[in-house]
Amino acid sequence: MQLNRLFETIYILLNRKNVTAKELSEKFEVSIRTIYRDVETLSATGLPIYMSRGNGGGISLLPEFVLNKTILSDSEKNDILSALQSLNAVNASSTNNTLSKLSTVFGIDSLNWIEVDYSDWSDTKKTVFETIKQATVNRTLLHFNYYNKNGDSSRRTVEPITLWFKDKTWYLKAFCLNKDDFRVFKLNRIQNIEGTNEHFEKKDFPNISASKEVTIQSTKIVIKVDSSQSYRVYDEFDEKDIVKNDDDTYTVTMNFVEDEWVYGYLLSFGNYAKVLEPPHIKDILVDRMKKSLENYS
DNA sequence: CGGCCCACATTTACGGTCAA
DNA sequence: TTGACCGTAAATGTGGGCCG
Repeated sequence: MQLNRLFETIYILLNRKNVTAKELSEKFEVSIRTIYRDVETLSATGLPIYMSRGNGGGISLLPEFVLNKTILSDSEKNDILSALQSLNAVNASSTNNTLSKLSTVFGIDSLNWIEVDYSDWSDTKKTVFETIKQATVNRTLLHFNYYNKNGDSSRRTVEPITLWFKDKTWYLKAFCLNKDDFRVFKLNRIQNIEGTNEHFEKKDFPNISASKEVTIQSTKIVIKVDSSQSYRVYDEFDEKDIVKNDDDTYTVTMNFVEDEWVYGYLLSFGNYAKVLEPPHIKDILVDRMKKSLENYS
C-alpha cells in the first residue's frame, strides 16, 4: 500500500467532482485493480466515497461531504495537504498509520477499536447491526420498524448517534425524527431496517440521567444460585454483585431491563437458581413453568 | 422527415483468483 | 501488496429500422 497515494486520491477528489479509476491508475502508474482496492480501503475508514458506472462515471466523494464546511473546513483541507507533504518527506510505512491519519484529518472515529464477533448471530441481527454501524459512521439517516413492549410497531426515521452495549444487550442511541427527540432503541426490536444516503448533522446525545425520556428502566433482580453453577456465575456477573453464602450457594444481584429475554435467561438456570426478588418476577416464572408443564402433559 | 424503439457497442465499476 | 487476467453488471451512446 503506497501511503500517500490514498491521501493524494482524496485530495484529487476534493478538488475534482469525479475521476475514473483508469485516470488514477495512469497518474499513479499502478493498475486499475489497485485503485479499486485503494477505494475499498478509503471506504473502510468511513469516508463517503462512492463510484458510478457507465460513461461519465467514476470515483467521487459525496458532494455534501466536500461542500459542507462544518464537516470539512478549509483548515482541514490544509491538514490534508500538510499530511501529504510530510508523508512525502518522511516516507512512512504502515497502513494502520495511514488510516489513523485519515481518520484524524476527517474527524471520523471509525477505526477498529472495537471488534464484535457475531458469527452466531442470525442474519437479521447481523444486517441490523451492520446497517446501523455504517449509518452511524457515515452520519446517514435510518428507517426501521420498531416494536415497543406491547408489540406495537411503528415506522421510524432516526439519526443514529451511538451503538450502545448495556446489560448484555445492544441498543441504539439516536435522534428520532418522528418523536423529534432523543430515543434509545433496543436492537432486538428493530425490523426491516433500511439505510439511506441522506446526511445529517451530528447531535450530542444528552446525558442519560438528565433526560427521563430516554432512561432505561431496569429492575433489580436477586437470585440464589446453586454452587454447581459457579462457572456461570463468575462468567456472567461482576464479582461485586456476587455473594458466596455459608450453605455453598451464591446470591447474585443484577439489574436488567425487564422483558422476554430476562425471563428466558432466568429460566435457563433451570432448577439451579431461585429468584428471591422481586416477587412479581417469581410469579411470572412460576406461571411460565406451569404452562410449559401443561404443554408436556 | 421526425420520432420512437430495439439491438448492439462502449465505457466504467466490481469481485475473484493466482502468481510474483 | 500488487498486477494480470478473468468474467460480470450497469449506465450510456449509437445506429438502423419501423411507423405515422
